[in-house]
This record gives sequence, C-alpha cells and structure tokens, in this order.
Amino acid sequence: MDDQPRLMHSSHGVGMAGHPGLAQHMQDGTGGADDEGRKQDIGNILQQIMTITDQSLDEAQARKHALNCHRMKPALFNVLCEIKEKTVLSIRGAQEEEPPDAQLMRLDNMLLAEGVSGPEKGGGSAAAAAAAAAAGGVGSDNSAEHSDYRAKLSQIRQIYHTELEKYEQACNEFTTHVMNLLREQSRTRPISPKEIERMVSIIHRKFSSIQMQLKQSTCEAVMILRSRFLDARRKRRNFNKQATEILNEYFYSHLSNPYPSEEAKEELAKKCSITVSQVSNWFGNKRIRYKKNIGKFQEEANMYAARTAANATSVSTHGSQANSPSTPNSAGGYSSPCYQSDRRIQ
DNA sequence: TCACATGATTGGCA
DNA sequence: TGCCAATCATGTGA
Repeated sequence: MDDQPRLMHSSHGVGMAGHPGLAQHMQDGTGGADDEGRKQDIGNILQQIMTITDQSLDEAQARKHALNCHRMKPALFNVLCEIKEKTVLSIRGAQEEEPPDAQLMRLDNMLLAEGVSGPEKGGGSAAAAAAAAAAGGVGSDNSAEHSDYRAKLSQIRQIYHTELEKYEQACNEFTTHVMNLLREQSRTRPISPKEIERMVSIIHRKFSSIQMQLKQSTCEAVMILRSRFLDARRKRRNFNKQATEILNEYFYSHLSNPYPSEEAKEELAKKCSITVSQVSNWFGNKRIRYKKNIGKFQEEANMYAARTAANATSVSTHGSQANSPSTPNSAGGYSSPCYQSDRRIQ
C-alpha cells in the first residue's frame, strides 16, 4: 500500500524536466516556505520556452545536420549496430527460428482437399460427391442437394479468398510503412538492414497467425456444411412401390435361400433405381424381420407365391425360362416358410 | 399424436 | 467381408 508514496518520492530527482519536488508539489499541493522558490522555477521554464525563436530552432537544425554529416557518424553507427547484433538481437534471433507449423500444414491440406484453397475444381463437386458416396445414398433430389452444397462451398471459398486478399494487402501496406519508418529513423539512430529484415519477418509472422485463424474458421465452416450435407443424406426416403414389389418378389421366390449374389444385387439395384448397398440393407432387414415374425408375413408370402406361380405358368406357356432376379428360379417352399438350404433363417 | 413400418447405421461374429 | 441383431431416425396412416 505504501508503494505509491515511495515511487512519487523517487521521482523527485528527475521529475518534470529536472525540477526537484515539482511533481510532488503538484501532486499533494503542499505549499509553505518552498512555494515561492517553486513558482520561480516554473517561471524560469516558461521564460525559456517563450524565448525559443525561429533562430534558435534553425540553430538546432543546423547542429543536427552537422552531426548527421559528421565524418565519424557512419563508423559510429556501424559499431553500434554490431553491438546490437551481438547482444539483444542475436538472442532474439535464436528464439525466432521456429519449425514450420504442423497445424497450419494440416489446415492447408484440408482446405485444399475440400476445394476451398488452390485452383477451383468445379466448386468442390468432388468433395460433395465424396460426401454423398460416404452417405451411400442416391436419392431423386441428389443433384439438387449437390448443387446446394456446391453453392455454399463456393460461398465459403469466396469469403476465404476475399479475406485472405485483405490480410495480404494489409500485411504488405504495414510492412512497407514499417520499413519506410525504420529507414527514416536509421538516419538518426543505428538500425542495420538485418534489423529491418528481422522486423519484417516478425510482422509476417503476426499476419500469418491471423491467417491461420482465418483458415481455422474456414475449416470449421466447411466441416459444419459437410456434416449438414451428410445429415441431409441420412434422411430416409421409402422406396417406391415398384421397387418394393421387385425386391419382395425376389425375396419370396428365393425364400429357401434369400441371399442374392453380387450380380443379382446389381441387377436388382438397377431395376429399383437404388444402390447395391441399399439392396443389401433391404435384404438384411427383410430376412431378420421375416424371421422374427413369420406369421405376420405369411399373407404377403402367399400373395407373392401366387403371383410367381402365375408368372411361371405364363413363362412355361411361352416356352421361355429366363433366369433373372425378377423371374424366380428356385423352389419357393412357401407352404412352409422356412429355409431349406444350408444358409437359412432358423 | 401415436403406433407401426421401414431404410440406415453400428458393433460383433465367423 | 458379409451377415446378424439391435437400434436409430424418419415416413406413414389412422
């Protein structure tokens, strides 16, 4: 608590242009016997200020010029620069040598992969396609969502580049300004070119840290967009009636072994306008649900059995025995809806 | 609004 | 790697 009075006391020797006691006098307003003397001091200072004339200013300029032009000045500045290099700057310089930032590299790579930085490749359509592929869906509104994703990604890209340009411009302007300032100051104080160079690199580092923040927030925006896009893909859409018919037809006509081969899956996928993985999902779900509640599916099984039988009659009448996913080729076993093959629902 | 249907996802297993 | 089983999340119809 007594720090302040002590500090004020210590300032007496140098306070207010070398006028002892003046600072304290002005602070605590103590008067008394010294008052007259202090007023005299202030009066003297004011008198000195008032007597500064154009002539004395010119004289000061002339002295400064003479000092600048002194033959020993360059040598003196060189020595001072060397001393600076050997002391403070050398220590600072050693600390400034940093390895390339791994985080920055990661951000750069990600922005490049997402099509935000680097050359524009269709506004990130590849990324959108990858996101769609990851979701594994091929909906009817796929292209609409794609274009929406592309539009938003392109918006992010545009904002990123605008901001980046702004930062680069500001960095260049500030660097030029500081360099000019230092060059100007180097006339009156020893500043080596190396020191200017170091200052420039400090400025660049500061600006690159700002750029990193920009890159980070851009990455976040892309991740949010991506997750929203993927969430949208996750939205379930029931297959159309025709597709369900085709899949059910295959399932019940292959009830003894409802495991379509890869070729059959591909063909079913083609016929139903869905993906192979959707066909696999459907069969997986169907098998498990059928097994869990055979009674419930009995009616459905009978219906498809009748339809298949009708189809078979029609086919045999026409003398054709096509063997395709929609034209069953195996014994159904509908009378007893349990599987007879080695791989069957138990 | 609710119950049920259904496509998708996930973890474990062979 | 494909399948099963459980579960989630959304669609659908009463």
